[in-house]
Amino acid sequence: MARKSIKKNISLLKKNDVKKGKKTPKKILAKSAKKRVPLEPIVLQPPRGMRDILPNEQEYWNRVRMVLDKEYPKYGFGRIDIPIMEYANLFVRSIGTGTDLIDKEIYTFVTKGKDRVALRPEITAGIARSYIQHGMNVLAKPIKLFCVGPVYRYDRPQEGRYREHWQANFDIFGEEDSVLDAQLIQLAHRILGALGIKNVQFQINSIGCPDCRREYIEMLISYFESKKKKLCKTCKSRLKINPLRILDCKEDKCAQVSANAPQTVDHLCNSCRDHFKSLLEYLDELELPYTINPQLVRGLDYYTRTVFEIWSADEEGKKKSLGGGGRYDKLIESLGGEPTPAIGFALGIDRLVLEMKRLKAKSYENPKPRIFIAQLGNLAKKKSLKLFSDLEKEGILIAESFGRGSLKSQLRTANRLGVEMTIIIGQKEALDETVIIKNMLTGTQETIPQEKVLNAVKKILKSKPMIIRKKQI
RNA sequence: GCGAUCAUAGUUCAGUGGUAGAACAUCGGUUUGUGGUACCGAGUAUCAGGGUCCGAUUCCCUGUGAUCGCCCCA
Repeated sequence: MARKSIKKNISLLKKNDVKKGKKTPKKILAKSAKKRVPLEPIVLQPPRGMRDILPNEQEYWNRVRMVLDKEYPKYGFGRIDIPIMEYANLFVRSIGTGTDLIDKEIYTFVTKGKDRVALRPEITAGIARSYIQHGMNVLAKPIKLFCVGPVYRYDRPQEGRYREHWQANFDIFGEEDSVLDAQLIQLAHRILGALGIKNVQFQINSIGCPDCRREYIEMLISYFESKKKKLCKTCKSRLKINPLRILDCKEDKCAQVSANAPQTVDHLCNSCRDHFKSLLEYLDELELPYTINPQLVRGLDYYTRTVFEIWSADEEGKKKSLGGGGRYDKLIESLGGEPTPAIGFALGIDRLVLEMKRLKAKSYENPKPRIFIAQLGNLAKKKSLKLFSDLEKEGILIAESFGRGSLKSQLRTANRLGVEMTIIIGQKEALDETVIIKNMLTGTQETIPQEKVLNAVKKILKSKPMIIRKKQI
């Protein structure tokens, strides 16, 4: 019955929503109590663009989590967790209007208490808020914060693009020196390397500080104004809202115009140029490959100076962004904190997993049990339950299928799990205080007293694991 | 936000204007308490709504969802 009614329910619910408007739970309850109107059907599917990450996929997610947990302390990061919701203003002010993230993709709503809140479309804004709120500026600098969690963007779902996706986010506060930029990029390299994700490209650019950027943008506007006719529709509007983003446009005609546009790197002020130059020197010193991409701007307003993106190319040469970041030296100040230079980057975990699968990279599998307990009869079941917990206390992983009655089906399960030994306790054994130990490889079995079970199990576990998939009697 | 393709069982796919099929998976059985193979059996599906029609899972429209491209990004 399951599937049919699920799908029916989805459309029923949607139909009801559209035709009758949404009902509050109170009203529904009151109404159904009086008239016994059936409750609204439950939609057994998450909202669009959201998904479950099922156990089989967790092998990859575990691997990512393990690598992250291993790497972030090495570089001196402290873990921080922040809410997935903030006041909407925080994002609007930090990311900036005119960006796609704010104009099109943010989930905002008003709570019962009339607060205008938003699901975070990225993590850094919340981290910056937390930094100011908790006065972290008094801590020894630099302050390095690591955060993992879901972010939300109301975007059109596609492969590797979800409305809820996970990011691993690294931020460093309180140092202006580009050596930090280099170190952060090195960290990104290390993480990708540890995950077995090779052939990634680091695209780097510097968009300067607000001072040199202001001059640059003026120059850019006058350049694009002169070529306005050749630009696409969106870019014409970008010219007024966010001219930097024209450089990013993938439309052929815009790209052609952009190719001859003044480049940020050529119009940096002295200190910004030095900053960028020394970053490149550090990267060379670390032997980290990179590509300077003068077209690279980024979708968030708060960036200054260094910006970078991490791309991977698949078989067809299609480029996918695995992560990105940059410096945001003015953000803390603009949010009301004391002037604090900062830099950060984020990796998209969903995309890392996708990439690992594509490259057949190593995943992390949970340990597999090598011993199975089979039981027959009520008394034996009780004894087995006890034996299971006794062995578990010794740190021994045991498989079982206590809910089943027949020995045959239990052994079939044991066989399928590929265990090396099955402990069988039947009515007779339970009374005699013995167990049968069956070697699943040879099929031979012997009866031993219960108190010797632990030793027998340990002996098996000391030997090398054997892969047993089929009956081999 | 725009465009294209698609929607049948848990999964992968057949098929038909009149009774819906396979494979794999799941569960059970093939004589007492023993795995594999083989054999037998069981359960589960036409995304939703409307239209045409005697009759629609099939044809048409709308909605929803998925995939892909644009856009954007992680």
